[in-house]
Amino acid sequence: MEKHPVTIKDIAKRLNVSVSTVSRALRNVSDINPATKEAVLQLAEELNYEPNYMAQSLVNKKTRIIGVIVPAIHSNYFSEALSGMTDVANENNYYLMFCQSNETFSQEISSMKKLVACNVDGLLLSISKETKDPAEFEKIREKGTPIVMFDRILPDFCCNKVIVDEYEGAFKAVEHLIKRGCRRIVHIAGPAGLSISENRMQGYLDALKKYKLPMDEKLILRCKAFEDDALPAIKKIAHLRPLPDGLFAINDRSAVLAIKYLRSHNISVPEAIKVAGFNDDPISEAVEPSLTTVMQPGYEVGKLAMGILIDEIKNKPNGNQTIRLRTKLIIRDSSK
Amino acid sequence: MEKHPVTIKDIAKRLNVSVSTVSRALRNVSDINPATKEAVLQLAEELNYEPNYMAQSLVNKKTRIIGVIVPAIHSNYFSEALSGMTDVANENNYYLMFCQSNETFSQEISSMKKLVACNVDGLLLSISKETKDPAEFEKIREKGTPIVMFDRILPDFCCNKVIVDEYEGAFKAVEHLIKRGCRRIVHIAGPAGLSISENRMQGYLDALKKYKLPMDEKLILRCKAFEDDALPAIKKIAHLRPLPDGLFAINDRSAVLAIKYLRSHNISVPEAIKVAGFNDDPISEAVEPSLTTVMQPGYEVGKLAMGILIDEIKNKPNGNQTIRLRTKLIIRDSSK
DNA sequence: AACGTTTCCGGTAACGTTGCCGGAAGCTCA
DNA sequence: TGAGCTTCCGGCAACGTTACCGGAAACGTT
Repeated sequence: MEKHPVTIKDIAKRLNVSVSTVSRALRNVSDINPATKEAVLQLAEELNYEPNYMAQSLVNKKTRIIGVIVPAIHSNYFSEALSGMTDVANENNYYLMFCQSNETFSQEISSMKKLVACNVDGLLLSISKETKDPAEFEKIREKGTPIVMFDRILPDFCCNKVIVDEYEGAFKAVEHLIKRGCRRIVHIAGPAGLSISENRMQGYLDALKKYKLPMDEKLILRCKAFEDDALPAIKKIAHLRPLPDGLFAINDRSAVLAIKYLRSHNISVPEAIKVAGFNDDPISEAVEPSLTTVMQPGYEVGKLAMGILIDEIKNKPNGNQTIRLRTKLIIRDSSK
Repeated sequence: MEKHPVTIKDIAKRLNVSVSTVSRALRNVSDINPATKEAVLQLAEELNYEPNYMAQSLVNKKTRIIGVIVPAIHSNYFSEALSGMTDVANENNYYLMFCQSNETFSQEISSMKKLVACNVDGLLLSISKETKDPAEFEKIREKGTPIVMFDRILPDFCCNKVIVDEYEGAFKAVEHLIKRGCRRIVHIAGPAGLSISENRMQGYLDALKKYKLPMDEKLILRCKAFEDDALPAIKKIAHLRPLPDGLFAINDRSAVLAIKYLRSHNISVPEAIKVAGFNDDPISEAVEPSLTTVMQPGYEVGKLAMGILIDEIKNKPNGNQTIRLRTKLIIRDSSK
């Protein structure tokens, strides 16, 4: 028990060869007699040899670890993305080290520093809602650690980015509401300054413009935070006069809250107000009436972002491209 | 650009002292002149020195990395648990390395081997639905890597475990249905052999027994897989005669599917059949009628499991305790 | 038979850190 | 004033691996 794990030295000693020979045999390089190689491999198998990861990465300066930071894993979208990432990481023999920022800038930075201190080969990042300043990220990049941002990005920061085409998704959703007859469409918007908030808002605005509907500031209701903080905004809806006939929410949770609220105030959905959300969370199918929404391919975003990062690690091109994945409008009963 | 990261040697050279001195200064141990210590710390700060993680863990044989394997991160419950784990890991200066088994035994084992090869200090594990045999886990434990299982456990495997009291949760849910007048209660059960399936089933059975209701094999509908595979089982419900008046599902997704199915077949919920689920997923609140369910504290499970593991890493007691967290019955409209 | 070439292997240094040992200087005290 | 103690520091080995160099042996060529 408790005996030390078997090393390359143990094998060398037992076989009466040098450690370099064992190392060569194990690493499948040339300059090795097939017979001795066979012997080494066999003994390694027998002794259940596992190369020491730390030692390897100490000498070749690669850890094969990818650091991932998301605002909150507890979110359908991010867990989908993480799922895609782990699958790709696994296929490519990379490890995935995970942190969450809990939507705060301070935790984001401290996580990032920890990951960098851990010598991660690359960083996958979706920023918190507080994050505005790319200065800290610059430092990291200067050290040579590639960064790929996904979903919540800093547009001005130079790195590869993978996002979904939120603008187009929002545009399609609002256009759909308009085509179904809505003329006064409320928008429940996200925190200002965040790329996803701005993009979705712009899609909303441009759809109005295309169909020559007036933009009314009073119809744009900002939420300070994400997720459950939409209620104050929602409560304003019932007091708007004239009553709006459509609602486009930044995410499904807000949309569902809105549906529940409206219905409890005897405002019928979809008859009086048609509603569309964003995300295609499981709740969108469960709610009554089922929610028209914009599906974003979270799993695909994760896969793609990880793929691009690994590619960048291998080939060091230091890119600055933005890849936009298409969304899909899922039409359900809330806009009937 | 591209210059190598600053090491302890660089500091030593600039200060004309030895590396050991720098190391001592940095590590805050005795045997060091306050003045030189100050100088070292200051220069380290100035040069932005970060200790090389790999080198450190190579010598002291601790990585401060915890490996986590779950069946699928894309699940509300597991992402909650993971969230708790990361938060505790962060507080204690541990890193979290993440893998998913995608519900297969093979991926579970290969992930585990990778994590162990990576010298993780400990392992947090929730097994796949295929996993029956603890042999591989034994090997790991023999190497001295502590394991804590959570949620989906192997009861016979000797290690600390953190689960929710599924039995009690199921019992309470079924008891609640009975008290609301149900006499023929269907159970949508999970894959056989999995601890959570068995425990919830037992709670169901014992609640029936307590209230002297007959157990009817035809009312127990097994699903082969989790999540979305419940539909074949659900479709049988409408054909049961006499029609059941209650339904307890192994999870909320199945319960929601059932509600949708029943209602589309003009079987009213809760009037004709009252329904209860398990998990308290967000969908349970969204669905119409809102779903009575059993809340399990996923975040708490994650926190606790990580805490226990870290404790075990520090103190090496090699425990074999099972901690059960209480569930909470959330009564909503589906059982009115 | 002498020379060049290939095949295979061992030795050594290095990666960045810590732990241990020994020793020089300065101090205290009889 | 020298013995003993404390304070502080440098040197060396080690962790497990890879990279590089040089060389012995075997082989082939003329």
